[in-house]
Amino acid sequence: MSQNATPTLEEVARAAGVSRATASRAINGLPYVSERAREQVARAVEVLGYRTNQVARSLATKRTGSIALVMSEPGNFVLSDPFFARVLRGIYSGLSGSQMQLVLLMNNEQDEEDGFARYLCGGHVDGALVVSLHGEDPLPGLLVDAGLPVVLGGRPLARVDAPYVDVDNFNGASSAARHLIDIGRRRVATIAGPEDMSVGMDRLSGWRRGMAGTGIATDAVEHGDFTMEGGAAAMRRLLRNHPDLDAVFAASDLMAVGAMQVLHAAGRRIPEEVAVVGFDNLDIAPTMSPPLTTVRQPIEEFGRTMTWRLLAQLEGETGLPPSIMLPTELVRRAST
Amino acid sequence: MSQNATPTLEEVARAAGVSRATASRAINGLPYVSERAREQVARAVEVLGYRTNQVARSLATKRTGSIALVMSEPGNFVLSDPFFARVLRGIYSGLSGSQMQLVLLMNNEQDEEDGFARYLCGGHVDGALVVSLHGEDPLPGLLVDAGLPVVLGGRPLARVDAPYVDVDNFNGASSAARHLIDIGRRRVATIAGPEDMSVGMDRLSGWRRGMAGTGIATDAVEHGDFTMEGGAAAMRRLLRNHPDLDAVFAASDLMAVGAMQVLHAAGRRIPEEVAVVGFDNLDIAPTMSPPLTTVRQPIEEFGRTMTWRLLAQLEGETGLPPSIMLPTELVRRAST
DNA sequence: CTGAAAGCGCTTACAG
DNA sequence: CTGAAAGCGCTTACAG
Repeated sequence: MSQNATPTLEEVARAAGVSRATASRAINGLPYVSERAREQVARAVEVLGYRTNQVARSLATKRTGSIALVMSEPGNFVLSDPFFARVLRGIYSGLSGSQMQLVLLMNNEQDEEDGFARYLCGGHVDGALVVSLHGEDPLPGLLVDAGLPVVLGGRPLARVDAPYVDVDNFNGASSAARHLIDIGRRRVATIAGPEDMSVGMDRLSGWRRGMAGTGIATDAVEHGDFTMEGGAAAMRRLLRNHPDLDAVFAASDLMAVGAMQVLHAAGRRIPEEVAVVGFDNLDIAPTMSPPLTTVRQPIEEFGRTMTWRLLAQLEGETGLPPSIMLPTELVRRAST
Repeated sequence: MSQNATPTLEEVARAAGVSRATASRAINGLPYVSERAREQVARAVEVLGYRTNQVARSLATKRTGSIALVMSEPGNFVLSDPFFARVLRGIYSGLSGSQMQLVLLMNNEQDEEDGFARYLCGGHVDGALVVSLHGEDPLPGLLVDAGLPVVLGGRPLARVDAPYVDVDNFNGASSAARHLIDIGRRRVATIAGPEDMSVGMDRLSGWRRGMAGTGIATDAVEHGDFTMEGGAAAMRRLLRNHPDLDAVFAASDLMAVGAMQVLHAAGRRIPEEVAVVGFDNLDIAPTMSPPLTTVRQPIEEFGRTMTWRLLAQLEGETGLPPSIMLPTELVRRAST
């Protein structure tokens, strides 16, 4: 079985009694192949168990038929985040019917940063989706310089000339803050995201914008890493430093979960004593006790849009927008 | 910048004043290159921003420098399973220092099953790790027939001539059953895994083996899909059909979590009225209330061993074992 | 130590 | 509709 390792086009052609050229045309379903030749080739392919060598084809066509999803995040972190699972679902949905394979690349813990660049720029893929960028990650710049089509998930902090898709974190956070003001809260804290990610910074700016003009202090700010544990730790710090707070806006639902656990443990009633707003609208949000008011962002749509944008670029579409912003919206529940 | 799309070896050679052959040798750090030539080439590479075209190299060398991890499971399922996160960590750890890139392939929901085979057999990777196989999945057979080195994670149900790494599910489950008997339980149920996966079947057989010879009935069996929800649903069926049960062995910790929630809701005290044993020893096991007695399996080691086995094969090592079994061990906690 | 040349397995104008 | 031929960008014996 694995003796005749891999028959080549040459052998198929010979077996079919045609040239390599027409064998190739027949296999790829191109026009200008006689019915007879087409059958002959099909039979030979079947008999020999031929599979086209994608590497050779790639070298000739300069197309691979696959794109990469790069996660600049340790794999095990990503794997436990429900947000990514939904982004991934959106990406697959955007890919459906496109004949493109998606290959996932995740950061190993102590990986030499360069592995990705070598792989991606080495012609293995036609383009890349890059999500969860931290700080001044040089990767997007490297890819762009190498001429690889790239779409970023989230606005990059570094100055790179790559298109990106983002959700409207600023206005979402702003509406969250305003909502807390509207329901009468006067000591509003926030658990912000990481300072080295635009999504963290934009939600913080948005929160500040929402608070602006109300005369209410905006000094109750602690940062978390978007995880439950991070949210819990930040909440503890907030309670210590601002024991009089009556509301908190967490920049992710997971952090809101952690914060609510700490509030419960501290005996603060939600929402009577402390109102809580999250961000994401994960599936768990409505099931929490109390159900979480949060900012909905279209997560699947986010993945789908990135994919669409990259595919469109690969197809040579022109006049594509350099960036796309997806809307967010406050979903009110019992936690406020 | 992305003007000079990609300089070729040819251009580097010319710029360095050497032949393509020595340029190639210099770049790949091969011997028999004069110091002078080596410097010349290094300079040219630097100036032109050369990156070797991996596709072309692959075609010439028949090696790609990457292996695939194939998950025969809808992506979003895998993404929320802590088990896979740890397997992945083990795989990366086994890969460290090997210069191999890992590419992840996950099943899209309604994907045409053939995409994987085309990709994998098309020369994109040097080998593949395949985990979470269901039933008679034809994939391993296709890969083996195509001559692609493959290592399976878990014994395949279908007859394929591929090496695999597995954990000792049988003895682990057996010791769980025996433990329940030893502590005096006389109506022992089990929440088994899927019937189309060897890991599910082996844990069920092991449980039966553990019960054998005790004269105790082994008819209280319900199947789940290894998830919390699946475990909860199975537990409800067990309570309905065997209300007198005094112990339950769940074939995964996640199913044990679901089962315990249902038991709590039904007012059954754990372990006084119903003893519970899980399988996996996930991080959550010791944090549950009560802490879960479970069968520990070396999850990271599982991933690391698969990787080692594949890498060894790629390096041409001979006499490699066709299958490797990793030991399991009962960890007793307060739930029994 | 170095270079000319063949070869990896395909695709694609070009000329019938 | 078909085939001879060039080309994709590398590597690697082979002969200096």
